[in-house]
Amino acid sequence: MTTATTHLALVGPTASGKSALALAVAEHFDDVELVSVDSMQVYRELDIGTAKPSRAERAAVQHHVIDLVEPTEDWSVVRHQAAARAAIADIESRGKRALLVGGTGLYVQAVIDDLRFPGEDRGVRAEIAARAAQPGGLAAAYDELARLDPSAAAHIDPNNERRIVRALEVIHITGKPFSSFGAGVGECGATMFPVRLAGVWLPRTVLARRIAARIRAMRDIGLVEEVEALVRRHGARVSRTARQAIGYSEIISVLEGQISSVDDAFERALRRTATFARRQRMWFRRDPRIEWFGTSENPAAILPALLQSWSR
RNA sequence: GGCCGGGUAGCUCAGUCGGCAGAGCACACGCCUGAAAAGCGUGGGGUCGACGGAUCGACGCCGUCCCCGGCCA
Repeated sequence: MTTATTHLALVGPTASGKSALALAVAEHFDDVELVSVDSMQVYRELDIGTAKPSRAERAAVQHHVIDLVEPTEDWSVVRHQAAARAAIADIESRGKRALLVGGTGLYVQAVIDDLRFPGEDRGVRAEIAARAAQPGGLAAAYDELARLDPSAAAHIDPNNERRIVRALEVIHITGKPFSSFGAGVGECGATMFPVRLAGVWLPRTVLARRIAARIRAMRDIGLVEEVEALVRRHGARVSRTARQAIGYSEIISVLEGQISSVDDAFERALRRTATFARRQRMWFRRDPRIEWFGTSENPAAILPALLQSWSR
């Protein structure tokens, strides 16, 4: 990524119409290929619930970072960072532009910003987590963090066990403070390579309607059957990260008897999607580098403005 | 019709001996460096079914009525 190619990125909440817009953009320009920045579309066999682009769409436009791994594998921001950057380098080497499309905010920043992840040690983490899970252990862990890295402790809530454990893990395996690995994702400075960021903005009521319609459609075209096949094939080996996908998680719970009905599962999936969309809005909203394209109707309405903004 | 159980936040429900109305979820606002479709924080919300009574003081005790569920006729 040494040339001056300016790449593109389209972000926004789930069900905002990003994928269709990105497809239309790529079909309009002959030098654009898509790079998915979605933590769940990397999984093979998770198709319906992740709203993965169809075969036809993928035949029409080159898509990257989709269907990379088996549902039994763990995925993470680090793997996505590497895969997406490799895809971008490949696209650029062929003289084309990458269009990053995604709703996973941390992953988008991991790709475009200079985020360096300090490594991990699952064993160390498990040990720290086990201590933190003891009665009073969480407070003790937070005290330890406050002593070893006051700056990190100031940014982590005393109740946020997962982040406290992770910060301590980094300190233990690197010998350096967690906070020494970067200013954090709130930085939003210069990107690693030239990229223009655009966001899709829809009124909340419109988005809520689209989310409800999408969940209903997923059910109609066979999400339950897809999850049943997934469980039949892999059972308990479906990875920790794959099984938390919205829709899959709830339907798996039905199959395992923790949720009583499929109706209930879809009800929960709908609510979880709505809160997910809210967190996405919060994440992207703080990034001043994003140029927002809004409409109160069909997201396709913003296509002309996008093309205008991105034509070179 | 009789007996029993219930009526408290948008929903599901706690509420000890009568002493400032609570939780979870939802909703709103926000945080975020290896689970991120994850994890976490803050906040707004109440005619405690209605009316009457005893009490310094009632969601709680007494009475009447209304509504819901179950059982018996």
